[in-house]
Amino acid sequence: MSIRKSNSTNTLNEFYLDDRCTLNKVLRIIGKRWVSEVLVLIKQDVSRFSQLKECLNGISDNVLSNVLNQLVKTQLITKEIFNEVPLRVEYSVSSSGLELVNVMHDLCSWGKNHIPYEVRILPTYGKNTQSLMLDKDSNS
Amino acid sequence: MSIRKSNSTNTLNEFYLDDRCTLNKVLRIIGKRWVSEVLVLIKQDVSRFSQLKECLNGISDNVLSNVLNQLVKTQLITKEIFNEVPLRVEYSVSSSGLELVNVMHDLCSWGKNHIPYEVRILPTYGKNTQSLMLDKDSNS
DNA sequence: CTGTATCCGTTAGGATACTG
DNA sequence: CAGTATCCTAACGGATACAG
Repeated sequence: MSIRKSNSTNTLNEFYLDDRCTLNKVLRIIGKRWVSEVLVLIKQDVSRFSQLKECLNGISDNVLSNVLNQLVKTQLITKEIFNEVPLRVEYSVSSSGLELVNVMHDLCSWGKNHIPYEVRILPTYGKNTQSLMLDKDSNS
Repeated sequence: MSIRKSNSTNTLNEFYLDDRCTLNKVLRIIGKRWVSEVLVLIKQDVSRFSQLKECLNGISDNVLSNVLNQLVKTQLITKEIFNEVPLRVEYSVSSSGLELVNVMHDLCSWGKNHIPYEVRILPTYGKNTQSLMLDKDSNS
């Protein structure tokens, strides 16, 4: 049920962009919420489901599970299952994942240099494009 | 109308992540569809609305407009309005935007090295996480 | 020509309950 | 403990009409 991706414009555009440049694929992987955080946490040896959940305030099981699966599928992390009594699973970052983390570091540096800390990125598609960002009239 | 961003978990999580690391802000800017493409095109001197639209197969006015506004607000590009008869507007990439483009290049390189060309990134949140990706062969 | 406003479908992302 | 399945909602992304 629920055909996840119809062949309507939305999807077509996605394909179009994917073909246009690999960058779009990359961004669709790491551009999703939580993904970068999870990746970095695992790199810092937070390797178990429950630990990750603890670190990530407010993430729900479902979402964490999806993110992990996504990362495994794209081979940014690997999953190791230990058939022990209380069942243990550990994730670790692959070499390709490590490379990616490095680039993300650059990205982060850029952000620190060019986005004021207090700025909120609220994309606000559509009409009421009120910007809570970068126009700090507020001499707060 | 339509409070665009309630203070429900969704938004709270976003704030949480933004506070956690600047990287999340960066990714929310450039992780949106078309954004990277538009940025790169403008860098290549495709500086006008209609030209951009021509280059970007299938983007609609609304969306292009939003993307441009977003980029202007985050100061990745600048907008120059010429009060001529048929009204001319030109966009150009700012210095900070140029820096970002460079990092995005690295990101793209990573992708070219680590994502097979034919792979489709269809995140498929939710249940039926069938992967159209990275498990080719899969003679299910 | 260069957009903005409105409306609308799809999907990402979350809450919850339940399984191995 | 480590997840998956189901359902739900807001927001993204798009079409269209219209305004400056």
